[in-house]
Parts: sequence; C-alpha cells; structure tokens
Amino acid sequence: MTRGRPRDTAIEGRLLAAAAEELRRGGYEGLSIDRVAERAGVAKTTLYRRWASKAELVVALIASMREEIPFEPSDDPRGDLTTLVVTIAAGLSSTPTSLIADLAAASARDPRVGESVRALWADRHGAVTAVVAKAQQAGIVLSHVAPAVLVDQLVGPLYYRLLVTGEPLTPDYARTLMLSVLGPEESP
Amino acid sequence: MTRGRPRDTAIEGRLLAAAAEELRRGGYEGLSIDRVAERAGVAKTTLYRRWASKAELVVALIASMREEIPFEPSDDPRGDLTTLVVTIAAGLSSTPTSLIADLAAASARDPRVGESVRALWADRHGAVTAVVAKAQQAGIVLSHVAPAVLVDQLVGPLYYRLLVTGEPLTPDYARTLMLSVLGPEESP
Amino acid sequence: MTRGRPRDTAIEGRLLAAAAEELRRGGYEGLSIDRVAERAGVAKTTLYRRWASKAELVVALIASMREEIPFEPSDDPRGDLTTLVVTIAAGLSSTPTSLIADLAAASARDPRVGESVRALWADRHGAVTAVVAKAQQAGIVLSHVAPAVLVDQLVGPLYYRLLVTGEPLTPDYARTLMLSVLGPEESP
Amino acid sequence: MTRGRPRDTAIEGRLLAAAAEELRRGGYEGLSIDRVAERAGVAKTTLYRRWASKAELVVALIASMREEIPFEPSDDPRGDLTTLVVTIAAGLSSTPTSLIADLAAASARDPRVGESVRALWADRHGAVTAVVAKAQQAGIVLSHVAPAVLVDQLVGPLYYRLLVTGEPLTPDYARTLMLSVLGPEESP
DNA sequence: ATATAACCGAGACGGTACGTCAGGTCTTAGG
DNA sequence: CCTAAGACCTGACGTACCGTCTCGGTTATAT
Repeated sequence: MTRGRPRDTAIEGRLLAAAAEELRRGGYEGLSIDRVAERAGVAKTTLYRRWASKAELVVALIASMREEIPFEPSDDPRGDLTTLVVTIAAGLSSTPTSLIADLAAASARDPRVGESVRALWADRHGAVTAVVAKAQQAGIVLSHVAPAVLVDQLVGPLYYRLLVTGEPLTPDYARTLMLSVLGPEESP
Repeated sequence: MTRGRPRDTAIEGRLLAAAAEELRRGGYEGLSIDRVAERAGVAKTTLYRRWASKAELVVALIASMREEIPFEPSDDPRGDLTTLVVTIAAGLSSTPTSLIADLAAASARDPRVGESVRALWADRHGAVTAVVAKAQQAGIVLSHVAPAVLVDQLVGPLYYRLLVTGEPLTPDYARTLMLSVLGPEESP
Repeated sequence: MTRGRPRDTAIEGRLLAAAAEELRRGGYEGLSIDRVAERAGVAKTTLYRRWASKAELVVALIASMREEIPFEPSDDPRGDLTTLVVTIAAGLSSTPTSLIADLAAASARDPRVGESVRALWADRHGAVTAVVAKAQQAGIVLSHVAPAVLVDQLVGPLYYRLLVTGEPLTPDYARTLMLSVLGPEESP
Repeated sequence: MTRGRPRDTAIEGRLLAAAAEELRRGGYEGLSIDRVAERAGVAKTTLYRRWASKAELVVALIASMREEIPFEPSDDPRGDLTTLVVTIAAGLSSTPTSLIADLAAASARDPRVGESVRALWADRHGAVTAVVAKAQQAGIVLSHVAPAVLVDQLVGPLYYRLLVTGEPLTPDYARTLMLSVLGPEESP
C-alpha cells in the first residue's frame, strides 16, 4: 500500500524544536522558515511536505506544546467550572500574547488555518460547554440563555483582556468572572 | 533657530489616508510602504522621513483613525447599553477581521502600538463602562461585581467570537448578551 | 554529491544579453540591475546569485562580449596595417564613447575588470603588433624602436581623440597616422 | 552693478579641499555631494551655487589641483619637447587613473563637462603643439604631416597606456616616444 | 536710510537604484 | 515515495545618493 521511503519520524520533532526556539526568540514574525529548516538540519522541502505554510507550522507547534488538560468532571459543576476557567487563563497568560494574536490574524486571513487554530482550543472550550450545560441542568445556572452564550461570557473576557485591553489574567479575575456569570454561591 | 524648508503639512494627511486604505484592504501584512507612498503621490523617502518603519507608520495611522462616537446617554440605561453594544458589534463586524487581529498582534509586539490601539477603543469602552455604572446605581444590574467585569462580559464575547471562534456578530447576539448580563427586563 | 536543482543555463545568457543592451544604451551608470533582471525575465535575486554586484556583472559581460576579428595577413604588411587601423577606428567610433570611457574607468577601479577589458581588446591589438613586427622585418618600418611603441603610436591616438580631445575618428585620420608612422610609401 | 551679498571666498577653498579628500578616498563614485558639503561645514545649496553638478565640481577640483607648468621655450625644440612630454607623463601617472577615466566618461556623457575637461589639458597640449610646429619649421621633424597628428602620436600613447593597456608611464617610455616620432638625433 | 539682491544654513522633496531578505514553488540526484 | 540541496519567483524592505526646492536670516551695494 504505502511504498517508497518512509518518513523519518525523528525529523518532525527536530523541526518543531527548531521552530519553538525560533518562536521563542523572535515571535511569529521573527520565525523564518529558512532558519528553522537550517537549524533542524533539514531541507526546506522536507518542512513544507509536513506543513503547507508558516502558519500551519506554528499551529502544529502550538498544538504540540499544549499539554493535555486531564479533566475529570466531578459532581460539583461549580468547582469544575472554576478549575477549568482558571486553567485556561493560566494557559493563555503563559503563552506569549503576540503568538495568540498572530494565530488569530492568520486565522482571519486563511480559513484553513482558522480551522486548525480552532481545533487547538476545541477541547478546552468543549469541556467548558459540557460543564455549563450540566450546571444548567442542575439548576445552578440561569437557564434562560443558551450555554454557548454563557461560555462566551466566561472565556471571551479572557481573550479580550489578553488581546485588547492588555490587562493581566489573574486567577482572581477568573473567579470573579465565575461569580458574575453564575451568581453568588448559595449558602446551604 | 535652525529651520530649513518646512514640511509640507498636506503630505502627512495624504500618507495616512493612503495607508488607511491599504490597511483596510490587506491588513498589516498587506500594507506595502512602496504602495502607500505611490498612492499618496510621494517619494518613499518622504514617508521614511516621518516614520522610521512600517510599524511606526501604523502606530500613527491608528492614532489618527480614532473617531469620536457621539453618544448621548438617555434616562434608560438598559436601552443605552443595548444601543452601545449593538453599535460596537456592528462596527467590529464591518471592519475586516484580519485588521483587528493584526492590530492586536502589533499591540502585543510593540507596547507603543498597544497604547495607540487601546486609545482607539477607549471612547467606546469608556461609554459602556459609564452606562454600566449608572445602571448599577439605578439597581438595574447586579451590584456584587465591579462594573469593569460586566463590561468585559458584554464586550469581550464580541472580540472572542470575532477573533477566536469566528462566529458572526449579529445584533441578536448582542441583545442576547445583554439579556444574559442584565437579566430579563422586569415588566412594570 | 550535493546537488540540488541545477542552474538554468539559459538564464545567464539572457541576463548578459539584457545587460549588454542596457550598457549599450546608458553606459555603466545607466545600467540598472532591476532593469536588466526585468528585461531578462528573471528575478533580481537570480541575478545576484550569479554576480554579487553590478561591477561583477559588468566584468562578466565584457568578458563575454569579446568577439573574434577574423584577420588574414597578406603579403602586404602596409596594406594589412592600414586595414587593421581603419577597422579599429571604425569599431571605436561605432561604439558609444561613454561606454568605452566607462570601461576604462571601471578598469582603473577594479583590477579584475581591467583584466577583462584588456582581454577585450587583446586580439585586435595583438594583430597590429604582429603585422608591425613583420613590417619591421621586411624593412618597411623604422627598426630603431620596439614594435610595441609603434603600435602605441598607431592605436593610442585613436583612443586619445575619442576619450580626450573628442575629435572624430575618420578613416582619413587613420591613414594619416599610418603615413606618419611608416613614412610615405616608396614609389617602386 | 553687482549687488547683493558677496560670496564668502573662503568657502570655495574649503569645498574643494573636502572634495579632494573625498575623491582621494573613494574615487569619483565614492564622492558624495552631501558628504563634501558636510565636511566643508556648508549647506548643499551653497555648493550647488558654485557648481551645477558633481561632474562640474570634480572638473573644478582637478583644475585647481593642476599646477601651472611654467614652460619657457628655449632654442632647442627637441629638448623642449622631451621635457614637455616627460612632464606630462609624470603628471598623468601621479594622478589616480580612475579619476582621469572618470573625467573622460563624464566628458562623453555631458558636452559641457567635456569642454571643461578639455580646457584642463589645453595649455599642456597647446604647448606641445607650439613646439612641434616650431620644430617642423626648423626642419627637425617630418613636415609631411600636420603638427596636430604628431602631437597625437606623442601624447596619445600616454593616455592609451594609462587608460587602456594599464602599462606604466616611465620617463624612459616618454623619451622612446620622442625618438620614434622625431627620429634619432643627428650627430653634428 | 532703506530697498534690493544675492548670499548662507538647514533641510524637505522627488526620483532612482541599490543590495538583502522572506515565503513558497520547482527541479534534480539519490536513498 | 521520501530526502537533501538548492535554484527560482515575487515582492517588500530600508538606505543612499543626486539635484531641486523652499524657508528664515544675513550682508553688501545702489538709490
């Protein structure tokens, strides 16, 4: 079925490592395909066989850098949600802002990149959505609005602060968001 | 004291106008210094005499793009807020997304650009904050969270959809946000 | 061993042809790298891959321009010499003066260019030298001076008029030179 | 008659000195008008008021660098001529070759420059012509050719060597030229 | 004494070219 | 079918230079 010389599996790792180093130094703009290939000791063609553009390379890079968020929903939707939002905020603020902005820009320019980038956030946001729905069913949360909207109001402000106002994403801020969206916890 | 030929004051305007048009079409990356100069009917050197790089040009451009949004608060904070959010959403969705993303990216890279860009949104967001504060005082809105956070939850989702999820910014969506944040209107 | 895509051999020719045309029109100063590349239907980088600067391009160009002048010595050295000098004069005056001057200037600046340029004239001057030597042996010409000096006195005035005094190089003038150097023809 | 503020006579000297230094370092191409003006502590306009172009500046510079050749014709045309040719050769070889070539090139491009440059050589060559004519009248030199042609054969080879073949201009060579043109001196 | 004309410094301006760099595609030889 | 190497195209970048121009301000001479 698959004939010919197989891909050297080690190459991908070397390329991503090289790209990571480049990204670390000069950001998205400072990342040069030529330099990445050279640093990895690989021909440019070999890189392009794996990712069709600089944007895709970076998407893959980010994807590889992201640690799986092992998330086990408990019986406490409110607690779960807080954990999730705090984790997302932490993840965002530990990534160079310009990178995230660049990914957004690349997404806006090229729909295919957009798809990849959205896939990048997908599981985090999916997890949030799931928990919010669960909370709604449990009656903890206002049910007169769609869960997607609540998610937007939990996660959107994080990106907003990051990309627009430039204010910091502290865990406290994340918890305040929770409070505002879910309302104060009822004392039993 | 030492003067020399004064700068042609009309040129700066023509350059910024040309740059604005370029930016509108192709975003930050698509803005070419050569084309800007040509479109303005000016030598490239004349442009570089004013701004030392593409980045500086864009900073100045953004600063110059800031338009006043005449907003007259009425006695109905809820109505005012809806108008504002819908207007902001309309403004955002009528601007090329990539441009907004590029501005965010440029902001993240260069603090000076960030300052300019934030100033760009300042009026609008300021108006929202003012009205939210007023609504809180009138008891229309939950008062257990800072007004700034409520603003984030009204405006943030707009940018989030625009830059991250790519979903459309309909007036309906804006109204739904309002509903979620302020709660359903009380029937008198 | 390490190959890569081979250079397109046709390109060099096209570039040199384009450069020759440019040189013919505007001399060294008028030769624009951008125009040469454009005329050759080639990217500027492709040109720079071959020659690192305008000067190097011109060196190569001159080297390539060297044409053979088929000259068959007869039994009549005096006639041969006249033919040669008249031909050289005609060649010189049909070439734009500024080009020749530019070549001289470039030669003076860069020894490598000088070498190329000298090689350019080599055949012609070599032929003159040969015939002069032959004429000396035949006793037609003064033998108390080295043939090289006589050649200088036949060819030098041509360049002198061209580059210094600006006077025209007529065939008559060439013949007058001959007469002065060889003396009047003896009537048999 | 001549109203207005008179030119500052010191400036011309400073400009020429600055230009000379520039020329010494980088040749004609390396001479930058801006730098000359700056080095002379003078505005560019002030320079252009004196010379209309870089070429004219250089012409004036050369003219200013040329020392008067005080030449007193004696009763010995042969000796006079030798002196003259040797002096000219010395003058030429003490000037950077590229400069002379550049002047020739500039002359070919611009007739006005040509005129200036020719004026530069005028008196030297005029002196040679005068002495040659005198020698012809005295019967020392072949009279079947115009004096101008003999001059060309004495002076032309100097420029030829300088600009074309690149061979050195030794006093010996100058004397050999003399010998060839005038013939061996008759022993009385 | 007061125009007036030409000077001077400073620097903007248009135009043209330079050489470099980046992203992406294509071509060849070899594994 | 992959890899390596590198040529190629497109297009932009920022710099340098030339020669012109437009200022404010400074001398001189001519009226």
